[in-house]
Amino acid sequence: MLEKYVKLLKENSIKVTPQRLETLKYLDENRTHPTVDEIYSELKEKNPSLSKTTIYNSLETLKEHGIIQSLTISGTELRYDFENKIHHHFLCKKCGNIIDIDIECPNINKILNSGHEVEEVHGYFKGKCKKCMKKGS
Amino acid sequence: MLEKYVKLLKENSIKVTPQRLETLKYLDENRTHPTVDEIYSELKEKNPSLSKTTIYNSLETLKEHGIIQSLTISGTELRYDFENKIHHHFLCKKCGNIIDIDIECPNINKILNSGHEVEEVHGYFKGKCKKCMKKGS
DNA sequence: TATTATATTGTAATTATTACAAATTAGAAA
DNA sequence: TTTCTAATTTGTAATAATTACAATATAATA
Ligand SMILES: [Mn+2]
Ligand SMILES: [Mn+2]
Ligand SMILES: [Zn+2]
Ligand SMILES: [Zn+2]
Repeated sequence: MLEKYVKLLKENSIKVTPQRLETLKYLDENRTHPTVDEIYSELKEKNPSLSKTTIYNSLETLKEHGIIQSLTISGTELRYDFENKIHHHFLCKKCGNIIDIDIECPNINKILNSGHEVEEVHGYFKGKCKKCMKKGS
Repeated sequence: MLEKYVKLLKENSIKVTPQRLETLKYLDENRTHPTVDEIYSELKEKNPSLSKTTIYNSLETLKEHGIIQSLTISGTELRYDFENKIHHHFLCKKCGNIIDIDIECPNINKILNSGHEVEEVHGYFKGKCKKCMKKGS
């Protein structure tokens, strides 16, 4: 069950620890772009001795190796995404959901040509999502 | 000198206060996408009784009316921009500078077509800027 | 199995933001 | 111009996210 994540870590020469495996598993199974606190609260239920610092550390390590990515879309806290390919996001100011928008940025070349070295690309849209639009209000 | 900002506020039916004028002036003259603290520290020099809460309030009001915009590019703190038109940004992880990238997002229609209502568009690139690339290291 | 560099834990410190009540003030009305 | 009042500013306290750090535990190697 966790083999998939063990493999991911070993491929990146990262030590395999239960905390890292559980963090990866949670992100893989919860594609809602959760906050550190959401991840921590959930995992703490199964492992009461879990420390929030470990979640911070694990996420940082996974991000450094490009296994996951972080989003700054909400401003007040970082959110994490198991999907590491470039894609865009839509944040609904009504319901708070963050929706994947499956598009590439056609402008990257423009940036590269201007002499900068691009490591991360983030496309964020904010507004009212389809569902909330239907509900009215 | 401040007439420009008085006009801006009156056009938006916002009460004209010295604090709001100074905040606007600072943002207009400092296109570095400053943090709340940077704005506060600078303005406090001229007006020692200035409260940081006022800066938070002023910025929020100006943003609500679309006079300025805020950036979540750095993750840990909000940054503000006098330029309210949609444009992209590049954050250099080396020197910390946030550079304007003057491009529109060609994807907005795609989002609109999918039924969402878009209020804000943010395009962030992160990496190493031209200048830092030249310097090496 | 023994060793050791690395990871985890728990706590404290730092930083950004928000909440809130008292004092002040901008702008409308008299 | 003066008076009035709702809105704004101030100062402080509370909350929330993140980072720092030292002691303990453990994964991976020999
Ligand atoms: Mn995503
Ligand atoms: Mn800008
Ligand atoms: Zn919604
Ligand atoms: Zn740079």
